Amino acid sequence: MVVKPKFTAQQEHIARICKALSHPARVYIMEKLSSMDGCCTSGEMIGDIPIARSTLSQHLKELKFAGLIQGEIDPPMIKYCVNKQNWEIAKLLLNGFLK
Amino acid sequence: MVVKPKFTAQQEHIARICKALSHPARVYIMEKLSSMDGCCTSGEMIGDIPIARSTLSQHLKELKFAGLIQGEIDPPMIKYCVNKQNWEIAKLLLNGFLK
DNA sequence: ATTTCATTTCGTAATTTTGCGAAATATAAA
DNA sequence: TTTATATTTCGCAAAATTACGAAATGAAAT
Repeated sequence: MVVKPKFTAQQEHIARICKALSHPARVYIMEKLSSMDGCCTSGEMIGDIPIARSTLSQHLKELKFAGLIQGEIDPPMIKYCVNKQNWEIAKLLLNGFLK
Repeated sequence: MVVKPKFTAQQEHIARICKALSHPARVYIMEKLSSMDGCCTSGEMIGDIPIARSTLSQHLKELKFAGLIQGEIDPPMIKYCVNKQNWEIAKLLLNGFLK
């Protein structure tokens, strides 16, 4: 009987990271947050890109879900920052893949 | 009147590359082809991964469409190879982004 | 208690992605 | 010419993505 190997955990992980970065809005968000070093609210982002607030919110949620960013509440705003630990891991993985 | 800037061409380009790499089968394909240096047929790939032949074919098509690979006919097989020129560009772009 | 503000969640629609098996294609071998 | 081989295309279905505006949330200011 022929066995079908699964994808490796690394292949899955790389794909997950790339998926998180597979929309220009999310590329923009990561660029913006990286450049800020500090953090940034969605209100500061919305003026830069051609999508509705609710759509931006969805993209932020996806990046948060992927672990690449995190949001801390600072009423009435939410400050988003890069999740440095996970972003480092992501960069290492991708750099390895691109090597 | 408030103008909504577009995404930059670079953001679009990075997103397109990431999208091409956003599925573990496609990550596997790029790894395999890179490691082969030479080329590789879909028949040599199908045994490594848990998807049907027709599905693999679709993933190959997407990577071809994204410009990351190319296929040359060598009947009755098709030899797929990395498109080195575009892959270099992709790597440069991603490396810049990950910097 | 009401209003204001920044943001998210909800409801919905259109489109894209992923997957499979069956059928089609194209070439080489018998 | 029939058969075998490698691969793709087709037809379809299920699920995910992207998008928007309207409504909801939660905290602060009035």
